[in-house]
Amino acid sequence: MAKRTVSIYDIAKLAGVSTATVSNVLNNKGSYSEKTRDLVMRIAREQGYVANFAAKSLREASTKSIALLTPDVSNDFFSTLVLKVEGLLRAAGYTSYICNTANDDEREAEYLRSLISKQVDGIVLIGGLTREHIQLPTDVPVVHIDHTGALGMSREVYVGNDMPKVSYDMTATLHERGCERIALVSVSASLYRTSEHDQAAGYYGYLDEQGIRLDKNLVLEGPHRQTSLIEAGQLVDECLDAGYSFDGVVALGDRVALGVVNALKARGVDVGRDVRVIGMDDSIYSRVSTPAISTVRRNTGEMAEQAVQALLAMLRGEPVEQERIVVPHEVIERATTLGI
Amino acid sequence: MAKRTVSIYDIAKLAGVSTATVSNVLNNKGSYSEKTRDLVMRIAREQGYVANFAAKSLREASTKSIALLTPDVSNDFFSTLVLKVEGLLRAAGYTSYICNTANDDEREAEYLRSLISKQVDGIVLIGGLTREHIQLPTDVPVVHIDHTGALGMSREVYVGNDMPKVSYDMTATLHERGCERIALVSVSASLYRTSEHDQAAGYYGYLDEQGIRLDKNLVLEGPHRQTSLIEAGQLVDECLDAGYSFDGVVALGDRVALGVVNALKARGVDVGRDVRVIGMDDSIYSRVSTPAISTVRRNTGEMAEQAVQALLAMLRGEPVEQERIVVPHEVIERATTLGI
DNA sequence: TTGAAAGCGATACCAC
DNA sequence: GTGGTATCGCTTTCAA
Repeated sequence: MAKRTVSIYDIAKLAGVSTATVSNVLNNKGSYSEKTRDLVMRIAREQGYVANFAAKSLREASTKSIALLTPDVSNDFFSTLVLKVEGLLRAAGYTSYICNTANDDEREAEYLRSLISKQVDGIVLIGGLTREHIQLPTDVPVVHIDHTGALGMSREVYVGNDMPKVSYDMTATLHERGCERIALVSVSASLYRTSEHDQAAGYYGYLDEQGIRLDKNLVLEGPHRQTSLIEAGQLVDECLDAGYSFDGVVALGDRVALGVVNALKARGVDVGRDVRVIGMDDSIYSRVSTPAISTVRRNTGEMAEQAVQALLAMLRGEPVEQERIVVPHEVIERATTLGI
Repeated sequence: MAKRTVSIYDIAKLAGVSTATVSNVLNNKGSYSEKTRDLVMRIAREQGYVANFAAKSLREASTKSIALLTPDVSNDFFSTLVLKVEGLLRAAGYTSYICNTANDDEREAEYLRSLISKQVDGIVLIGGLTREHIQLPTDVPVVHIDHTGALGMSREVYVGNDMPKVSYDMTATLHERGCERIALVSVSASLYRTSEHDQAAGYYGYLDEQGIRLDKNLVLEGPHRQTSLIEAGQLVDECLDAGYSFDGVVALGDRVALGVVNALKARGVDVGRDVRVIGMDDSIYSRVSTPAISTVRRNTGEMAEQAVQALLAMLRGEPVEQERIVVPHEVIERATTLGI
């Protein structure tokens, strides 16, 4: 229909009332007669009135939008989380800016700068960057999911699993099934970052606690130059080709686990009996594999809920009551550790 | 810090100039002495000034943000497209609202309503809904990617492959390799929609043209109730269990193709020789499979570029010069049709 | 080169 | 119950 967009002023004129009244009617505020309400509503509908959020935002100093940063949307775990968080925020009347940082500090900083300027009301940071590079000039509330590094904001909440405990449980699961030489396979662009460090901690911790000697040749780390699935397979091949051996694999991620399983199968290894494998995230990858891969369910649903709840509370101006929220995880055993 | 955000007015006061001058300096507009510029810039930096986009948007009637709707971000093809479009838009100074409609009309309409209110400057519609439900009250420019249904906007551009030709080429590839009984496998929540209709058209067209009798028992369509990979496998199993047979499969999507290949392998079929399979999208699924799956490269890169280019042109107010932009596709033969 | 002031669209306080 | 009006932060004439 072209021409200029219809404003509250146009409606006021058409209805023969003031903009104040129109605003009241449209927002269910103040008081007005039923007659006025019906009239205003009718005209608004007729004219196809749509509130101008830019104006509203300017006036109310709130855009009702949230920045949602994730390191890698192609990762099942993150994308599920993003979608759930976005859905909950939308239900609460917030629109999300979903940003894929691709594990790139600069990109992340750029996003944040631009979104701060776009006056986002809050920020949700997902995944594992240290984020030392981030300079948030304002006091926007921030929620971290699956990441423990601090940021120094005035209002900041962390939601995630107890990651050292996760890898501890993974390692324990294998050990209890009889594995003695347990490898750790990790594919990540950011091995030096806190979250990856956390993730591996339980592996080392468990071995140490059980008095199992750590063999560094069994710690396989890839730089994530290509698909983690493929890279994981290469790491396994390299390790075995070099003459090392293992009977258990802690894979930090289901895609990594699938790569490991495929590589082992290709070598004729009976996965689940000769070598037991456990992944993490309970994603589609662990379920489509044959044999089905044991994994750790990390409860993205609860993470998302806790995160959004905490964010909304901060947005409402409530004080942060719990800075760190730990979501329970759960080991799911399937064929690759049960050996069936 | 905390307190109120620093505005252009604060800077003007601090610098002893007017807001007009500050605005000019900050935007490289108008004229001002070098002295003034340095002063203003220094103070702006010192005060950590960040432009308020809500105000700017209100004034300029442009938010520099774009709505980007996709039916399914977990689909490799769409997510790649989304990421590429988002990147190009960002490079052009636009922020994207990425929305996952989950193939749900209502959800899509809701997104659109909310984003129109948020004053997006343009809309990019990805994937295959008919979108008859959409009522866009304004004259925002719209670009469709991978979809041909009309919407009736004043400024509207379509970017995509010649889909009937794609399935035609897929079918032809199989036929030329000797397949006589060619099945079509499609898993989609929206079979009745135009894009899916388009997608299958070439299959029917080719058979017809070659005088090959169409066997409706070989047209396998799933409702996408679960992972397409799994569903495709079930469709194949059902078909074969029912006693039908085929020696070629046109799979509308690589995930579908992978499901087909896995199901066939599980039945001991020599995929690539007994049955040839071709997928579509050239995604990771076709490459990680053993045997590697033949597919169609649809050129998401070029699609994204053409789409963004067209959108930016409309945003600049230029007239639409080409309403339909067809991006070339390319059949990539791998083991599942070559039989190696 | 610089500044005063109008106005973008919506909200809310305070009269009436 | 209703309306006048200042205000949010920024851009942009038009004068000076």
